[in-house]
Formats: sequence, C-alpha cells, structure tokens
Amino acid sequence: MSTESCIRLLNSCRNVFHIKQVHANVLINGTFNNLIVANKLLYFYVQHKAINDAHYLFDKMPMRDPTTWSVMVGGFAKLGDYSNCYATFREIIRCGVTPDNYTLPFVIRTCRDRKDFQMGQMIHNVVLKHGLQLDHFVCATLVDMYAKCMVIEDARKLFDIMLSKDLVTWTVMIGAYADYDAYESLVLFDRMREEGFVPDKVAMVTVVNACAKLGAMHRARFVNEYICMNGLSLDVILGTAMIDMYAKCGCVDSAREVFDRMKEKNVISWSAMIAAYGYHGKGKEALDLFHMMLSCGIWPNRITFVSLLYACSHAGLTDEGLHFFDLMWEEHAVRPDVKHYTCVVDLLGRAGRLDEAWKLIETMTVEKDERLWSALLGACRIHGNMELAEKVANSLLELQPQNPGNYVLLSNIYAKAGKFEKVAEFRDMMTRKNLKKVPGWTWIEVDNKTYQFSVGDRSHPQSKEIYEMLMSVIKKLEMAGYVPDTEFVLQDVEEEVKKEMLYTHSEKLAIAFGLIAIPKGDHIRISKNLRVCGDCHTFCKMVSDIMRRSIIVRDSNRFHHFNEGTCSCGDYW
DNA sequence: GTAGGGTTAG
Repeated sequence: MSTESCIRLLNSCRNVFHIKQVHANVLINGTFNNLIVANKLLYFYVQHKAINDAHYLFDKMPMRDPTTWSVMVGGFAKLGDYSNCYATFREIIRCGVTPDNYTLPFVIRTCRDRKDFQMGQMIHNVVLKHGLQLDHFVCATLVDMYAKCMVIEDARKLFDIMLSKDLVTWTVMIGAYADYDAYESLVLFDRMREEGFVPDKVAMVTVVNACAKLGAMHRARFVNEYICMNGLSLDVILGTAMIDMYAKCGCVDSAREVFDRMKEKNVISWSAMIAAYGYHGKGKEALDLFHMMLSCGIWPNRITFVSLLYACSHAGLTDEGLHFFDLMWEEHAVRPDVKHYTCVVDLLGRAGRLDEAWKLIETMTVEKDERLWSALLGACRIHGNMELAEKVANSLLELQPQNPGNYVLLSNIYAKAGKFEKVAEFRDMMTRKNLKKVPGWTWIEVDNKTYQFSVGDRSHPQSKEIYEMLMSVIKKLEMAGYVPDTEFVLQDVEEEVKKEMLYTHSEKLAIAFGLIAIPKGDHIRISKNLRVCGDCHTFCKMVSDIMRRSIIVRDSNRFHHFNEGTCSCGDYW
C-alpha cells in the first residue's frame, strides 16, 4: 500500500475500529516500516483520542523522528494528561532528540494551562538552547504562557523582541493585557492595525473583552461598527463577548439587541445576558430570560445560577431568589457552591434578615471564604448591626488578615455607630500592618477621550471651571434639601473638613466635568474602581432630578442608572 | 504533525 493510499484510507476513517483495520493492513504489507505511514497512523489515533492505541503503536515503532515525538506530546497535551506530556518531553531530551517548533508549543501550552511558571521557564531555556525563539508558533505560546502565569512583563519583553509578529502573536498579547491593563490592550490593538494587520474574529473577541473590562463605550461602538463593516458574522463566542461588552459599558439594551440577533446561543450566551440584567438591577428581566432559556431546552449551569441569584439579590427579589436557591439542586442538579451561598447571604442581608443569613452560614457544609463573610459584614453595615458585625469580622480577619478592604469596611461600621476610638484603632492597625487603603478613582468619557479623577483632584486643565460648576450644583442641591452625609468620611476630623472632603469625591468631580462637557440629552457615564459612597449616591440622584440629566455609574459592584431623582438600584446596593 | 476567542458571588 502506498503512502498516499494509506492517508486516503485514514482520512475516510470514522472511528478507532477503522483506524485499527488500516493499521492491520499496513502491518501485513510491510508499509509499517515507512516512517511517514507510521506517523500518520499515530496521528489519527491521537485525533480520535485513542491515546492507549497510539502509545502501543509508538512503543512498537522501529524508528522515530521529531514528528513521531511531537504527535505523542501533542496527543497528551490535547487530553490534558500533563504528566505524560511532560514525561514524553523529558524522554525527548534524554534521547538527545532535538525538540522542534511543533513539539515545543504543545508542552508550553500545557505549562500555560497548569500555570506552571517554573516548568515554563525551563522550557524557555530549551527554546533558547535550540535557537527557536524567533519561531512564531513557539514565541506566541511562550508569550501566552507568561501572560497566563501573570508575568506580563516577561510576556511583553518577548513580544517586543520578536522581529516579525503575526496576527496570532498580536492577538495573544492583546488578550493578555485585556486581563491586566485593558487600556494598554486597546493601545496595542491600534498599533497592530497601524502596522497593517487586519483583525479576524478571534482578535476581535479579545478586543471586545478589553472594552468590557474597561467599560469604554466609545471603543465598544467602534468595535461594533468594525465587526459590521467587515462582515464578521456573530458566532456564538463573538456574540456572547459582545453581550458582555455592552452590558459592562452600561448599555443593557444594546446587549439585548446582540443577544436577539444571535442565531446560535448556548448556556454561556444565556448566562451572560442574565448576568447583564443583574448588573443593571433588572431582576424581573433576568427571571423572564431564565424561564425563556428553560423553554428553549437550554440546561442551566452553576454560572447561570450565580447570575440569576445575583440578579434577584440586586433587585431586592428576596423570595424569588430563595426559591431558585432551593430549585437549583432539586430540579437542575446544580449543587450550590460558596458563590451561590454568598448571593443568598447578600439577598437575606439586604432584606435585613441577618439572623437567617448567619444561620445559613452556620449550617452550610461547603468551605467558607472571605467574600461570603464580607457579604454578611456589608449587610451588618447597612442595617447597623454592630454585635453581629464584630462576630463576622473575627472570621473575616482570620481568613484574610492582609486585605485593606476588610479594615475599611469595619471602620466604616464603627464610624456609622460614632465609635471613633475604634475607627482610630483600626487605622493604627492598618498602619502597623502596612496596609494601604485602595485609592478611589473615577473615569469619565468625553469626546472619545477618557479622563481620570481622584479625591480633591486639581490636575484637569479645566479644573477651575469644574470646581465652580461643582459648587454651584451643590448650592442648588442644598436649596432643594441636600444634607451632606459625613458618615462616609472615615477620619475623625471637624465637620467642616469632613464636608470639604466629601464635596470633592472623585465621582462628584467627574460628574461636574460631565455637566460642563457633555451636551444635555446625552447620558453622563462614569466608572469607579470602588463602590460608590452613599453620599455620592444621593448627590447623583439629586443631580439627575435638579439638573435634568441622566447619569450612569459603573462601580465595582454593579451599575446605577440615575434618572429624575431615583436610581435603578432602588437604594439597595 | 504546530500558536490566539465568550458567562459567575462581597
């Protein structure tokens, strides 16, 4: 049997049994000794995931070449059998075979998937030893490996020294930054286009992802136009990424439009849309979509339920949330994990049912984590329950003594209760442990540009006008009954100083700038890295009413849509 | 015989 006819036969194989028939045939007529034929057989076994058959054949082969080895390494990598993947690679080195640009990406990818930085570095040395550092395939996987191991600087160094980069390498680098620094991710995307690369669908998904992380609406619109103009069809992955992008940019209606346009939807697309309604406080819409999903025969997974419970919690749909919490295991065989419990603790906590939340935590059997405790601590803060707060704080600080957020939350609770000696105690504790409060930042988009503000910021070129606008707005608000809520200033300082600090919170400065620079009738969109404070929340509601402006705030937890004096969160966040 | 893509809790 000739090599060509063997390959033809293998191509027509539908299952492992067929491959075995071809295998028997080549053994009989002697073509087995032909290395090309043997390698092809090996490859087809691997393609059909018959790794044991592949291994048996590999052991019997009278000769092996780099292709033989790479097919085996790739087979193990594909199956996720990392120990055999590594072992085969070590065997290659031990036998003195030169690993090639086919074998190395498989092993590097295994390091990436396992976040095995140490092994990744060792393989990088092998790459250098064999002078393969300029190969596109090798280099792209190395960049990806370093990025997924969170060593973005090493990834970037490798990327920068590549003489010729291809679309895949660019995509890997852009995708790496999407998780780490979404702004830089978009800068790289622009650079890639300037260098003449035409992004394909996969590249667009990574950019869509970066827009979602950044919440950059003007970029989101551009990306959408690009996708339409270049006729990139909305497949299930690109469509889902776009739902998430629009939702995280504050436009849940556009997210729904994409969702409705998608021809193919799977459980991830449905979950993304349910989560989108959740961030925007649209609990009823999330529930309706969930029922529609079931009637379409899509089976919900753990993430669907996290999104659904989150939506119930943030919309104050307590009974509905509890109902789904029971149902998820009983009717959908999804066992609640700590994330589901956290949503339910939040759900009960917000509704003031703190005792039930505490009991639920006490009786649950899954492992507790710090976010579960901080959900309850957040509820203690809203409802001013000092006694429970202290109990919860003990568990929380024991689990996570190094997180400054926990100390801030706790001192907030003490401040609310007027216990400033306790606030000072916590502040000292933070200093002793060298923990710094995460500084608050607010971003606003004006004319396709992003501006950043911190508390008391005067770095903006129009700073003078911004402060004038802010003071005139505050005056109008005060006339309408606005009383600054200085409870949100942690420091034990004079009331007047507290007021001053509160007035120049980064959210207020960004909104004042928005009032100057964004035409009436357009939304003022701002993003904040922390949770919006209660006083700024009141401020936004009043500005939306008195100044007749629609304000959309994305904070670290959810979206707030302010219109005519009310917020979509129903003051429940 | 090789590399890049989507949803989740405070």
